[in-house]
Amino acid sequence: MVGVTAPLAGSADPEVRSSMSTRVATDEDGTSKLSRAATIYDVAARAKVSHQTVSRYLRKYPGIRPETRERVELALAELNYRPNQAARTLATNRSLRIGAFAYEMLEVGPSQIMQGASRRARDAGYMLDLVTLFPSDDEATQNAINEMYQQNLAGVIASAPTDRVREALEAADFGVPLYIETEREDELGAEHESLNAVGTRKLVDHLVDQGHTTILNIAGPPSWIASLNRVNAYRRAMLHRGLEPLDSLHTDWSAASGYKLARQMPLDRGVTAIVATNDQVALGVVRALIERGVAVPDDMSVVGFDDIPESEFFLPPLTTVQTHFDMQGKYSIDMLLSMIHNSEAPVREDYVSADLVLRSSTARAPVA
Amino acid sequence: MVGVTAPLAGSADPEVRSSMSTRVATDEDGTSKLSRAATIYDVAARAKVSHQTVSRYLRKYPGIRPETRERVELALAELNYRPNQAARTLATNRSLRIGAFAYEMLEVGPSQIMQGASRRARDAGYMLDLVTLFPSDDEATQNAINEMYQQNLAGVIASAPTDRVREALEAADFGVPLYIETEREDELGAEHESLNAVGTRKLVDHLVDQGHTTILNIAGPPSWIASLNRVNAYRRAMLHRGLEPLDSLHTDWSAASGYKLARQMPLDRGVTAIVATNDQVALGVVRALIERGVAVPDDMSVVGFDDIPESEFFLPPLTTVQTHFDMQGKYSIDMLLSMIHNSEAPVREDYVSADLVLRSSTARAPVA
DNA sequence: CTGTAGGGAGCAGGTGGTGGT
DNA sequence: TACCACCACCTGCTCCCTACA
Repeated sequence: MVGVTAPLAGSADPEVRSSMSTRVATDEDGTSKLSRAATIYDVAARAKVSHQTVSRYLRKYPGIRPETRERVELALAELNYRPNQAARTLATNRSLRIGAFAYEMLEVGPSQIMQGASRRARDAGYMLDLVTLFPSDDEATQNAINEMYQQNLAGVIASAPTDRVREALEAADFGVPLYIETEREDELGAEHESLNAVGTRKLVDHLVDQGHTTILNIAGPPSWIASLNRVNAYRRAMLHRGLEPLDSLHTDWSAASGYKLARQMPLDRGVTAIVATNDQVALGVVRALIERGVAVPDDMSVVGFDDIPESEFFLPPLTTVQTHFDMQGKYSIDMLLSMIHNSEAPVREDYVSADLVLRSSTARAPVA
Repeated sequence: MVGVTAPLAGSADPEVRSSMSTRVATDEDGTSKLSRAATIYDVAARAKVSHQTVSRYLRKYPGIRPETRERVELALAELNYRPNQAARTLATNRSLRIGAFAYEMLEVGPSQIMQGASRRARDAGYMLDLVTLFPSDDEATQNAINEMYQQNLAGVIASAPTDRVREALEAADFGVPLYIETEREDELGAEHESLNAVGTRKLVDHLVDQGHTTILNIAGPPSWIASLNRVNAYRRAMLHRGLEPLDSLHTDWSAASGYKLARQMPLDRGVTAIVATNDQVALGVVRALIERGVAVPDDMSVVGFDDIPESEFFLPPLTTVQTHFDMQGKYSIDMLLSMIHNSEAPVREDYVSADLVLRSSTARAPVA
């Protein structure tokens, strides 16, 4: 949306480009080195105390005499002391950084999840070390796992879009807690429904309540766990209502693929409603239907999934299910933190839900 | 879009949740520690060489006898040695991590930029340390700057959406190269136009060519540099064509704000075309216009900015300008790397452009 | 003996010099 | 003259142990 951009090369004020000029030395190999900052020894010397006392102050030990404390504080401020995290990590074998695997997509979901994760991590005093990948790039995944391993992280979160990625992550052994965000239905207790399942069931129920009986599912990529969950939930929901599920058609999550598919799809099977795997696909499908002279929702009802901010303003406004991407990210971090601190796992229901959002892309089934 | 989610709390297989059980020790304070991995000394002992030789091997020195080299390689593999980056950073005062400031938004642009940056950074052997913030949260910005400072980074990239953020960043002194992605027009040479300006000019020219003379600009937030650039470019482009620019109206970049504004705006000023600050706002505006009985594009032409993947499937498909968010991120990284290595700055034109994408939301001006 | 402070080892690894084969 | 081992010390910080009042 924004297009915040940069000064054109060459026209940039060097002081704006960087602070290299003043504080960054450069090697003969042309690689800049980190600046030489004040250490606790410098601070100690200035405050006329031992480095120990400075360290104690920094780690908030009590037992420092007020006058000593003041001298330390003054020296700290005068030297603009900033602790060196690398040294701290080396000495304590502990760190405040969390690794995160994310997947490159044009859709907003994954990045919203990461925003939520990043925020929650920051609130808990951690930074996120981010690696973005294509799920299909096995080699890059392996390399990234390897690099993460070396980074002295407190833990790692990852979303596993496909079983392949998931297996690679599980086999990885980061040596630290790892939380994989995925939703394998075979791992959920029988009493629990996945979020995808809950949402999909609500959508199908809504359509059936509106009198639809022949409902088509336009799914995401078959290799994606989230997509398969939605497909399975569609089938179960149909059967539960005594209706025959149709074979799902597959897209790549994009509006373009939904459009392309719906342009070609046969229309003579009596389908009166479509459950699209997400809002983008629904958008493409609606566009294709309208081009083919099928009115939405009069001739065909269409529902999406996710409730992206734009869905409310589509024509017609899209009936969908609201997921809370940022809360999913926050949940991942809280889950990981509970592992790191060996405390009780947070309850997922407190974070996420799948609420039906009724808008105008659905209507009662047309009388045949 | 995806909704990749997690097993419900309590029903998760502990082995899936983490690998803590086998490899992570736990303190009495409940904080897990990093695992104790093999060091170069362990490797050296096993290979019956000195730690020196192992170190040389790892840093790819030549001059190691093939048989020695083999012994080292074997020991490395047997012990599953992974270098400790914290120790390496401490010893060399060098690191392979880049800090990145990003801003939390529902729109896709910023996260696309970060994806591009993350990918390019990885290709160059760097990791991204991500911090996401709200631009308006000054305190969080200061805290984040402070934390970044301690992280032994090779450099920092940031987008400065507002002058306020920009000033905070510039004053920060990270001690390492800093590249701020912004586009202050007063810093561009007179011969250079900003990307926002180029795109906006193309849009205005297109509309004027279609016979429109009274063109309204619906802008983003006035504090955002990118938004102001687009406003200024609109004014210049209008004047350049001998037309009177109207006062710009402001949104928050969202479809909802565009909708709300366009629902209330007076329609009696002879406006026949609207330049919206991005595609989302354009979507909201179109929806509001149609609700008010104004046909798009017959009564009113509307253009967006950014060409998000959905725009092609809006009704009507949106005429807009294509920006390349991922390339902007890549450019930021390349720019930063050129600073880190003291090499020549990349040329921005090789990365980004603003190409007009003609679709159906614009038409010739209606005859009055 | 309690409160306060300092000395020194060690975290993993990099780098220099020297000397031996 | 290659190759490599050994010794010593450096990075910044934590932490155990000790010493002094």
